[in-house]
Amino acid sequence: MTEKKERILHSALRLFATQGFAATATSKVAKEAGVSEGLIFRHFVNKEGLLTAVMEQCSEELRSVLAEVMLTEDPTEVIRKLLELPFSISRSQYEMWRLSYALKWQANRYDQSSQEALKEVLIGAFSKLGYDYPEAETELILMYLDGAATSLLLHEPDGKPEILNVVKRKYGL
Amino acid sequence: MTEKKERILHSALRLFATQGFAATATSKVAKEAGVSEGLIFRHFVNKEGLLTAVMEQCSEELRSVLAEVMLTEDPTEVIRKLLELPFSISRSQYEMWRLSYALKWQANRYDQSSQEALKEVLIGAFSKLGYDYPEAETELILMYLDGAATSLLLHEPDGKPEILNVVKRKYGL
Amino acid sequence: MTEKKERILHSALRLFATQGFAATATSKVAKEAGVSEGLIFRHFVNKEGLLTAVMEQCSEELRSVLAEVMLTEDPTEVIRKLLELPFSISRSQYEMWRLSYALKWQANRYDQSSQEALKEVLIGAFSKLGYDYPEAETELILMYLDGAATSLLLHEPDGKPEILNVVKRKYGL
Amino acid sequence: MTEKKERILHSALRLFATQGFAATATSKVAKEAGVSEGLIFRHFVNKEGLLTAVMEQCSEELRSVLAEVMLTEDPTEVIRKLLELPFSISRSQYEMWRLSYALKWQANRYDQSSQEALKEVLIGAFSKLGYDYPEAETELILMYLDGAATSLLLHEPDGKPEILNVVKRKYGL
DNA sequence: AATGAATGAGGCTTCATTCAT
DNA sequence: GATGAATGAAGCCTCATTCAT
Repeated sequence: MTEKKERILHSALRLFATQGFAATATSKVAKEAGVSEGLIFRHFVNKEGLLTAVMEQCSEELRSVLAEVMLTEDPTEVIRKLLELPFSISRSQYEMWRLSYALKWQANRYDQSSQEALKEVLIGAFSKLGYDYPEAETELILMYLDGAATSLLLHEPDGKPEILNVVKRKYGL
Repeated sequence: MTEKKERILHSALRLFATQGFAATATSKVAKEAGVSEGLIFRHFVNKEGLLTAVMEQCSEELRSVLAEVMLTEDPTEVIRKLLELPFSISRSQYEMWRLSYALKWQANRYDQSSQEALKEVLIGAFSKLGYDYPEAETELILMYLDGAATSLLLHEPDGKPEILNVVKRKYGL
Repeated sequence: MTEKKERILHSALRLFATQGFAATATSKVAKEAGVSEGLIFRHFVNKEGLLTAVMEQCSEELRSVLAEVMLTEDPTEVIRKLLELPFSISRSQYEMWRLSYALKWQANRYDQSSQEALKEVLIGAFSKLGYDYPEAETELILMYLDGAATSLLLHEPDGKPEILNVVKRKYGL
Repeated sequence: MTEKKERILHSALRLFATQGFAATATSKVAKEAGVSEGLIFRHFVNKEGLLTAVMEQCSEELRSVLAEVMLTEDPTEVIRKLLELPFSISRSQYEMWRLSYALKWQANRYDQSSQEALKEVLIGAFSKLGYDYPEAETELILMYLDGAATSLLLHEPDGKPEILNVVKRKYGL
């Protein structure tokens, strides 16, 4: 991957995440990347192809973030790490999270693939911990994850740590 | 409000909610509403004005939905009604909810006004119920609300009722 | 059909006929027609649609020209009129003939539909006149037609009348 | 001439002949020839230069084909060979004929040079054979040539041999 | 109020051409 | 000689908006 190709990818991620895909002109991506507009199409075929490439990068990063949670043995730790996840989004990860969530709301771009594996792990964890409805608990904690991410990504990137304590206590942590 | 103006508003809501604002051409709105392209501009000045009108309608509807929660006396009931809220989104409300959430992710269109009043009520409710951190509990339940809405609006409009039971139990309901 | 639509059609015919379809920019058509470029697409969907519309006009005009020949009773007259046809292309018909021929040479745009009916008539005429191979004679005279059109359209729009006499004599006219 | 240069020339001939000059991208030529995009410009300066080189090749081949006719002593044989010419276009010559004819219809690319010499020969032949209007007969037979080429190149590469017999008889062959 | 033809700016994309390697 | 990344002008097309009717 050439340096310019990476610059395009990076600018596209930033702009798609903040302005939205449809509202971002390819000329803006090119300008921000310091590159000719034509180069985008040589590397990514079309605007859709650029989005796909950006999404693949996001998915990969997301997978690696979730892997950390999923490879944890102790079920209590799994829950704890997941609850903390949205509060520990780093500056460098901010845009990929934001794009991932923003795209869910754009016409038919919901990508659930990365969640499926996580679900299995969570159901296992809740089962081991003796919860009565492991599936429902899993769905609920994933909802919390979506809500926390939404809230933190949209207003206070620094988060309010007391919330984390409150939710942890609901899981006996 | 003439009938055609209302048809425009209705089509715009539907299309903006499902395709996104930027990705929806005004000509599509006109076609779906069965009116001429020019009429949109006579009634709403420009596309942005149409969006504003649609959002106002949404806000009003949202306010009336939240009012039902906020006017409840019993603090336990307030919590319960709020938890149930995302699970009781009716077909006719679906699009207004979806648009409201989709727009949050679009550049600078977040409208917090309706949440502020709700926050006050929730802090009051958690206080009365003797919770240790009413503010943090309020933030948390609002996160849950965002997460549940996200999840329910994006994939299972019918929801999974067991989740509701599980979360209710966390609040002793 | 509005006046501007007709102006577009007319300019497109002229430019496609002289510069070629692929080599003619839609902006050039618009400029020559004294019209905004966008109007082309409102009326004809895309550049291909514009070509189709132009071709349909040509086909119609061509059909009416050939009809004159085909409705002739006397077989000798049929032959004579056909032989004279390319020598009597008027200034106003020039572009439609030129486009019709030019397009034959462009990727897969040969339209034989108008020739089929003519073939039938010619085979009938040569048969009545007692020619030994009416089909082959028909093919030959159509070849002559293509050749004469090619020659006259490409260099001397005024033609050389002696050629006509020479060919007529080969058919005993 | 290097092998790659020849491959470019060959691909260009094929694509220009079938798709048209304006409609053929240099990148397509490079791809079909299996060379890099830049190489075309090293060898031929620009796209126009590539066309010129292709046309020169065509002209040379055409000249050698016509030379065979023109070097014939017997005037009857000259006529016969010319009449047979379009019916004897070989598969390997097909593209050069097609390009030559297609280009006639493109703005200002008609190359008459090779016809001039042929005209002289034909006038001579018709004169020797005692025809009344050798010049007009020459123009006519050249028209036939254009028509036959048009017809044979555009639809039936195998031709219909009876046509040849019919036309030969018109010249007493 | 309502239509729909018309505009023009700007969007996505292609493509001839250049240039560092 | 050869490559292929890169450019930028131009091409096709879309779309918000205007305006005569």
